[in-house]
This record gives sequence, structure tokens and C-alpha cells, in this order.
Amino acid sequence: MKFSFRILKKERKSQARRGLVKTRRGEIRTPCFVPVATKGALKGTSFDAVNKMGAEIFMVNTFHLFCNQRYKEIAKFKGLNNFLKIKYPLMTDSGGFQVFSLGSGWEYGVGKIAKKEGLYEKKEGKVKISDDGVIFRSPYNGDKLEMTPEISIKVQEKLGADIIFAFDECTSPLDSYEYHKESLQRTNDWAQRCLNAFKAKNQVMMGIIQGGEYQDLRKESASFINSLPFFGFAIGGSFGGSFGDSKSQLNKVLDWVNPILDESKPRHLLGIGEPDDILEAVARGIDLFDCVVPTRWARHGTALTRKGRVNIKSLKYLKSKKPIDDKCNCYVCQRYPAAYISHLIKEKEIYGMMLLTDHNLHWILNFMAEIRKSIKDSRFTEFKKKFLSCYKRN
RNA sequence: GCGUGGAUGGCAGAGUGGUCAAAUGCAUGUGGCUGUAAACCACACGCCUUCGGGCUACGGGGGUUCGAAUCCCUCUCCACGCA
Repeated sequence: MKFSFRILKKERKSQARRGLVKTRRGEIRTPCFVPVATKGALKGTSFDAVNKMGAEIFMVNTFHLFCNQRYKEIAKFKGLNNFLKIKYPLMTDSGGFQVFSLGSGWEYGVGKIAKKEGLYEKKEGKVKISDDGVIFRSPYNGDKLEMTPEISIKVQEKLGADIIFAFDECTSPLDSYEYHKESLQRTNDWAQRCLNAFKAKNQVMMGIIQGGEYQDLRKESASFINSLPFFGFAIGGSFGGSFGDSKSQLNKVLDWVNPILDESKPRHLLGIGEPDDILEAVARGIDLFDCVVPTRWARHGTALTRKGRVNIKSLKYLKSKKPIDDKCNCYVCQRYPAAYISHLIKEKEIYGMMLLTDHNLHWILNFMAEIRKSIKDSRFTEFKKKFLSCYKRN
């Protein structure tokens, strides 16, 4: 069997589990972090370098390669691996997130984790969502484009990643319960249509659980997706924070959903996250994470450290002769003082972004390795507690 | 020496009688970023404030005017041109 998932160890005190995903291109030790290479590149570094840091799978985005029609060229290379000249396992996101990020996310300036409250009236925006699919304008050239479950699967088959995702609707945390209910119906329907359209034998598909911040919807979603023959599960936004702490809301969603899911299948938490979020999610039985935080923050001058995120541009770091994180064993921290990185980032030197990107990716991948080790040694809960006691979130 | 054009906030550079504490860009500072329209975005950026406002500012000095960064005189400095 080309694809499989096996649980190697479970911690008693939590739902944390260490596992192994096998694909035709290689194995992935979980819990793992999946670096995001949206358009086929890890912004600011290379696949090989990041693989050496411990990344065993990468994520590419269907949406972007669909909008610019580049998937057709990639198909001529028989898929992404040949095009990118890499042998590592890959996953492609379906484009569902962009329905949100270019739609209501863009128009109302909200992330999928709501931080603001207020009146919200869904208006007919640039992205038109119907039961059939989504019609939108290409952010590349303004062309009118349509994405449906069938098109997403077709494109993902051409891209040829090992793991693909069902096409879902990622709602906004500001959407109403009624809208979430209607949207979930659609996402569930689309999940079935994705499976119906899926013909490739050398790929596997993850089904996506939605339902916003609503317990009944989340559970309904989990039950439905669980009943379908997906390789694994992906839990998507939106993690609404309309009544306070959005973080605990995310954790609540995981508490509702994970007990319903077949535990022999891998669980991917889409788009999360920051180190403390990852710990909480691992404790609730999540196996895979993808997130743009390490790479985007690096380009924006934020470094991941054991003490929390840090603005490397501030004077404090410009004057520091110590490494960014003195416990980090990445080549950047081994070789350069924070002052140099700070200087490069402040001067907008590409090399500074590259170095910080490598540091941040190394940091998060090392963090995942520590998590795996702690589960293996049956001390994940202690590890989590210790880590959170010194990791300060802004 | 003569002529001409200039001198504006950390820098560049608008403004050429009131709506100017002074556009815009850069720099600076702070905050944000969680399936990447993101090497991006937002806010702040003379001093003081009981947040009503007050004070000092557009090279120096003097003047005209109810009122000047803006007009006039003069000094200093800079650029270009001519000797």
C-alpha cells in the first residue's frame, strides 16, 4: 500500500499522538509542521535546505496555480515534483481558503480567527458563492474565473501532489450562525462531489471539517466527513472569537471535533499556527500543521524564540551581540548576532529575510521534533507546560 | 566682483498673503500578521497639555499688513552663469 497512517505512540495524559504517514515519495513523522510554498517556492529559502531542517512534506496552493493557468505548464512536467525538481512529498490546498481570503476576509479586513467584534452584514462581494461553486475575479489579471469542487480536483490531479484537499468554503468568523449552517451544507455537498470527481490512484484526499464556532455544526461536520472515505481529516477555519478569547475557541472546536473522528486517520489543522496553538492542538490529537507564520513573520521582521515572538527590528536587537534565540542551534543563531539580522531586516536586505526565514523554519521544525520526542518519552504534557510557562504571546 | 536662482520639519521636496504645525515620499517609532493578493498593512512622528487648548516654528534681523513660510529691505550661506 502506497499510502498509510500509523499511530506509533499515544500519551496517556492527553490526546497527543506520535505517528507516521507513508506516501509514495516518503514518510512523514507526526506531529509535523508543513512549510507553505504557495506558488511553488518557499519564499526566501529552498526546499532542500528546509528538508534538511526536518521538513518532510510541503504545501503548495492550487488556487494561485489555477488563476495564472500555470497548472497547465506544470501538467506538461507530469506534476509539481518534476517541475520543482524535488522528491519530497507534497500536498496541495484546494483553493477553499482563497474563497474567504479574497472574499469576505479581504472586504472586511478580518482573519479567520476573529479579533474584532461588531456589526457585520454579508454583502454581495467580489466573490460569488453558489451551491455549484465560486465565481471570482483573478487577482492576477482580473479575469472572471470559476472554481468548483470538480475543477479543484482536476487541477490538483494535474499538479500531482501526494496529498490533496477537498474544496470547501472557509467562512468568516463574522458570518452568522444561519450563514454557517447554509455554508456547511455546501461544504459537505462539495466534499462528496470532490470524492466523486477524484480519479487519481497515486494521490489521497483529506476531507475538510467546517462549522465555525458552533458546536452543533462542528459536530455535524465531523460526523459527515468521518462517514466518507477520505484518507484523513483537515480542520478548517473559521475560529470565531465573537465572545471573547479566540484561542480558547479554537481549542473548543478541537475538543468537539476530534472525539468524533476515526482515530486511525491523520488529522490536519489547516493554517495553524503559532507555537502555543500547536501545543494545544497536539494535546487534542492533531497530527499535521501548515502555517505561513514562520516565513511571513520572517519577511516582516518577527523572529520565533523560546520566549515568544520578537520584533527583531527594535533597538534592543540592533544592539544585541547574542543570537536571536540563544538556545537555538540553527546556522543563523550559531553564526550571527541578532544585531546583524536586525540591521539587514531594517535595511530591507533580501539576505536578512532569507536568514530570518531559515531561522524561523528551523525553529518551528525543531519545536515539532521536540514535541515528537516528548510524546515518545511520555512527557508531552510536561513539555507543553514548561514551554508555555516561558513563551509569552503578545 | 557682477548677474540669476535658492535657503521649509531627521532627509528629499510641495506650498508663494488667512482654510499651514505646514502636502507627499523616505527615514524613524509602535502595533498587526495563523490552509500567503502579505519583502506587507495600520497608526504615530515640533514641544507642553487638566485633551478644551497653549507655546515655539518655514536661514538671521528688520519692515508692510487685522493677518506673513508666502510681500519689501538687509545680512549670512549655497548653486549656476559672466568676468
